[in-house]
Amino acid sequence: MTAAPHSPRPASPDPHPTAAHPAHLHRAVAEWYAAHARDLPWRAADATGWSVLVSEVMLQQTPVARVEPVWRAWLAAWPTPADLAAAPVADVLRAWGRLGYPRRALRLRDAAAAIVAAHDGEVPLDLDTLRALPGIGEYTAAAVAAFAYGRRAVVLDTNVRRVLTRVLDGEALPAPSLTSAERTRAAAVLPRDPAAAARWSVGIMELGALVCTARAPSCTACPVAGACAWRAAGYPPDPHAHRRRVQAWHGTDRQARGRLLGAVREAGGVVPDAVLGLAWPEAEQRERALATLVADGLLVSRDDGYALP
DNA sequence: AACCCGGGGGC
DNA sequence: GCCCCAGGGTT
Repeated sequence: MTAAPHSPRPASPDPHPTAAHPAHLHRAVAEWYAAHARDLPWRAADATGWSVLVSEVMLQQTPVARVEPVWRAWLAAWPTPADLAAAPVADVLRAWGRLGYPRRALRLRDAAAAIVAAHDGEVPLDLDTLRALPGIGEYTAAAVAAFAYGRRAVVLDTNVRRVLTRVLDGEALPAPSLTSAERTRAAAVLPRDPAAAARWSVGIMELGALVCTARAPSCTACPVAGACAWRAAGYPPDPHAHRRRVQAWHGTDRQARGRLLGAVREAGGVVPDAVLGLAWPEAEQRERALATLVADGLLVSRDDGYALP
């Protein structure tokens, strides 16, 4: 359940109602973004398709603050896809560090190899070609096409979904999974001009990240508060709350995998079984986790222990 | 559609 | 303690 923002101001009759016309929203978000956007390195003028692609993969389910230092080190070590494609997996996993979901690091390296093998070492511009790369789904393909290359693409991440749901649907949060109706609507409100579309997408994402946040939105700082259906309706609670399931963590295979991989990552060379037994004492779950880590290509089994590939 | 996959920080 | 975070792949 999302808490209503402080000092809600339910629908008082507005003498100058600001309809949620796309053109108004586009202008308001663009002006807000120009004044308030964070100065993130992958938005710099010298950003490349590769630097943007790396940022987008790292940002999948990982907050900006944790990505930024790893992104800097990563681009310094592997400034082109060819550099990453040639890197040892062990180096790649260590550089990924504690960003989480380490299979992303393997897929990024595989994507780099595909870019070298099939695209002459250049990150593709085309949405479908991007989408075919390992670890690049609908969101990431659109983000790279739009943010790196200025192409018109429907960028629909958790921030965009939340802002559009609030402003246009009047609901607190979007449905647990992305619907086709949402995608159609997001396409309908996307500016026609490619550059304007990219500005809109990055602007509404930033608005969701900084102002229209999931927990405690700052509606007094929002450039489209006057056009927001959720605000106008008095901030009704999340209609999907009963369907949201929190993923368990303590004692799960995911925690076991993370701890075991972490133990090997932070060590050098082969980590003996006895040491891994200390990292995760429950034997059956430990062995299962190690087996899946090997199957995923994140670990290799050695005589009496495990190592990074 | 449902499930699996990390880790940290804000509240 | 709970929830959220620029999602993607597999079944």
